Amino acid sequence: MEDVAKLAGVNKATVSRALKGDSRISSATREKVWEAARSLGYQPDAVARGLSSNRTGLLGIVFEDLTSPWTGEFLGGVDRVVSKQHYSLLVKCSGKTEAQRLLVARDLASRNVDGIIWIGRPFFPIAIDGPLVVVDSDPIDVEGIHVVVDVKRGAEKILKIAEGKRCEVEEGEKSFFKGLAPLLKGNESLSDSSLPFRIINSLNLTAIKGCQKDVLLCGYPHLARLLGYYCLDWPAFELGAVAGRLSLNVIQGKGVRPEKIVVVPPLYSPEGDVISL
Amino acid sequence: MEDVAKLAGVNKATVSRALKGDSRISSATREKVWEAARSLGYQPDAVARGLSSNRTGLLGIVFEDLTSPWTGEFLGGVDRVVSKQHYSLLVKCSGKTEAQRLLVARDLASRNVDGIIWIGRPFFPIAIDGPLVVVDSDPIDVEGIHVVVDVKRGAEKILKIAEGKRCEVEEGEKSFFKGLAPLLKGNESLSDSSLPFRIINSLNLTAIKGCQKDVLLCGYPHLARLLGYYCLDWPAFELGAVAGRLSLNVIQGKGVRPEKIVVVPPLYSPEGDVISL
DNA sequence: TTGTACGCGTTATCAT
DNA sequence: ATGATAACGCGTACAA
Repeated sequence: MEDVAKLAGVNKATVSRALKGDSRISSATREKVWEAARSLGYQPDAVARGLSSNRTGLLGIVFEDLTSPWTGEFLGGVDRVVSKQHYSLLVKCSGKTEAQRLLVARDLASRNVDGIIWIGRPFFPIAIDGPLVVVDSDPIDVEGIHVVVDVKRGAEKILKIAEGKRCEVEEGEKSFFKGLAPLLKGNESLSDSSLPFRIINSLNLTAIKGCQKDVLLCGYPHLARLLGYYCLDWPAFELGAVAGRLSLNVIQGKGVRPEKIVVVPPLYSPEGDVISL
Repeated sequence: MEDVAKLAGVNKATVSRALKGDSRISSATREKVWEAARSLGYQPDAVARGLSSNRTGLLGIVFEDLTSPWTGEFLGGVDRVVSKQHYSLLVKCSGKTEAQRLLVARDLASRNVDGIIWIGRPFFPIAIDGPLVVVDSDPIDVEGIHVVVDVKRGAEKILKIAEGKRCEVEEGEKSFFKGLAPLLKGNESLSDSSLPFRIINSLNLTAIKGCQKDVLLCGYPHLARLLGYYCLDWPAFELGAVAGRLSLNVIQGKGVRPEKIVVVPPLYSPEGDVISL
């Protein structure tokens, strides 16, 4: 920056302002600075900028389990919204224990991220400065903006469709639709904490006990279409986009910033159409 | 840090050294400092540390398309390896054009990441300081460590299994196994640039034209097992772990750092077993 | 073994 | 509209 300043015959401060597009800089000076910066191949150091301005341009995104099939879609949704504004994604895995969560929260705090998107139940015994957007199926008692995936209404949709259809339902302690278990990854089980399972688990299975054959798959719409099943989807891309947009709104102090947004999982027909209630 | 130093009755420098585990600090002093830091809830600022030490503890991971189903698995593999060493993942989307790639490369450089893992063909007209690990199906003329997914040998496996089996093969301009297309996401097509497709595309389809019924799915082993198909997998988690390990080895100057590592995609039987040639 | 002082690259503040 | 300078919080060479 010093070099650019010298070459352009101005002060460091002027370089900083010119490159950032400060409106108080004369267009003549701005041109000089841009030209000098270009010819020297200069570009600002994001780390130093972060230290000085206290804004890192980093968005922390926390998953409970990184290896879920929808992780990429969620990230794509966030990235689509925030990359245009030059924010980058710092991806972390929270794990299932509170100790691990604490570690992650600490790291994000120490890295001075401008905002946090936390999928699942977060853990914040420590102070966080930026906005916190929580994505979960249940709103909980944590300060922040909550993106709630309304599994109840998803369940209602399924029940409505299920009438007159035949479904297989396993009757174990934790009942779930047959046809879902084989789709899980080898080291993955239908645990309480996985988000897709919370959808499954919240369904009123009793109401569709009579069904015998048609299976409703959750979270794999293209597979469902291939097999000719109905499908309650986990709208990961949309959730990511919504969470990203909300974070930006808070950071930049504009746009809407509600306390809570409800997203209802879409139900797809075997033909791939969205069914609205 | 100043506060911690005061409370412990030592100098800032001593605090820095004590917390980092410098061996020259007496254990008595170290205890004092740790206690003071704990009681004040102090922890070092990663940004300032990055500026001063020129090491950010950040690993840049670049995907061509974030929304792929295996993005999460890959990230999980990297995270598993590097999170123990307190590295964090900075995830970026390169897009398909060179202009976009350049932007991403610039951003990573400006952020001073300690290393870069680039999935697909990278673009580096600018100088990069840390190690570069390229994950792709073809080794290309780019400086760095290359993790090569050997699709040719994957194809050989399939051909061997395909003998005597019946398969459906579409004969369009871009032939591929039936059963794969319906599994793609709605906005996704079997394009040349997608990695799974490069596997498909490299198969010698002519050799199995005679087949009529059994379909070999690529990249969805659990689905394949459910449906009773053979499956050539895209070992995303393993690739991530390998790439992460290689990056760390270079950064920390220890362990192996070959110029090239070849990974052969595993072939799963309908029962879910790995078939070795 | 510990303290002092400077440097890291940028932005904010105040002055001009 | 621009310049000068003090932070920002930490690492570290050097001195003690």
